[in-house]
Amino acid sequence: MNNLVVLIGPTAVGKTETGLAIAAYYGCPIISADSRQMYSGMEIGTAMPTKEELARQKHYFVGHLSPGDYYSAALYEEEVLALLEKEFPHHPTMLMSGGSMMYIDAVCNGIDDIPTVDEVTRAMILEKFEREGLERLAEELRILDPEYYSEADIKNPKRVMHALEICYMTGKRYSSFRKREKKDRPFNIIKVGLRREREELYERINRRVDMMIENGLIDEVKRFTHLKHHNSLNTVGYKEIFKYLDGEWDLPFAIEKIKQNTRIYSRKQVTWYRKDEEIAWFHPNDIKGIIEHIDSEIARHK
RNA sequence: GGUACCUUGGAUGAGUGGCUUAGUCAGCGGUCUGCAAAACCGUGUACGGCGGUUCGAAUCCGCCAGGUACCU
Repeated sequence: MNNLVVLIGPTAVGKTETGLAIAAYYGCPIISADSRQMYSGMEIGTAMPTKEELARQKHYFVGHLSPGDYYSAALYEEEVLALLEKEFPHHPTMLMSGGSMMYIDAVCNGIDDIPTVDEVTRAMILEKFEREGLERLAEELRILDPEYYSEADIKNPKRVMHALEICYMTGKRYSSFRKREKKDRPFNIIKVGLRREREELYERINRRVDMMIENGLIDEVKRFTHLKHHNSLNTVGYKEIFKYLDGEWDLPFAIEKIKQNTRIYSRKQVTWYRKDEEIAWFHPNDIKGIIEHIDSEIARHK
């Protein structure tokens, strides 16, 4: 049976380097699972692998989108599955590496087949939200889809709006699409988690942010000024520099905020992974241990 | 030396006698099925020190300490 090794870990833990070592060992391409490294032009701020690193193994899903492009976890699932089908005959063990939890979840467990919201509906609901406020939308959701309403995060505008978008667009209840079933995959999934002591991770984050500034993050961000309202630019490292460029924050403060928000992000990632018992955890430098673990998992599933 | 003002939880900042003692940010914990590096939720009885007034003080009075401004 074919294998998908999934390399997980908080930002700045060292996934890129460790992933390259693993991919080199298995001679396989790397499927990036990073929702921001997919956008071209955001090399510095997203700590995208360097040209040299990208040249060492074939990479997929890196820099292939424009910041204005629509993308989602569901699209990612679809594209990764198609890619795996194409690659497995040549590479029975493939590596997926990244920190975007929901994208990884979509590939490993599947995501329900919910229609993609068209732009007209999206704009309409957004306008409705801005005009009527969250409570009114939630109330409407209660009527249109009481089942989802009873379990939904009613205070989260994104969730409420999306449910309403689906109701409006399809004329059906959002909950009728939400099966939440785990999909079976025709390949083994071997989850490898990378972790470091929190203090060590925070030091790496701080250092990496300083490097980004040195390497020209501000100029990189400047190039996206005209796109700053796109979600792809609602990203740690970019939103803070935008505030600096707008004169709202001074530079040292903006830099401190990037570090802080990166730390927060890393913690959220850890929280997400904490409950996943399928993950085997290693220190990023323990390549030998990781390979041994993967090999034994491959053998076990033969 | 004199006068005035200030001193609240890690930060900021409301609150001038009693409705569980604000809010924001950070920290910590968590949620997660279409923009997810997003969005959202939970969590802190702190009032510079000492004494006094009062049934009751962060809130009023006195002294002390620290700070700020102005005056000599």
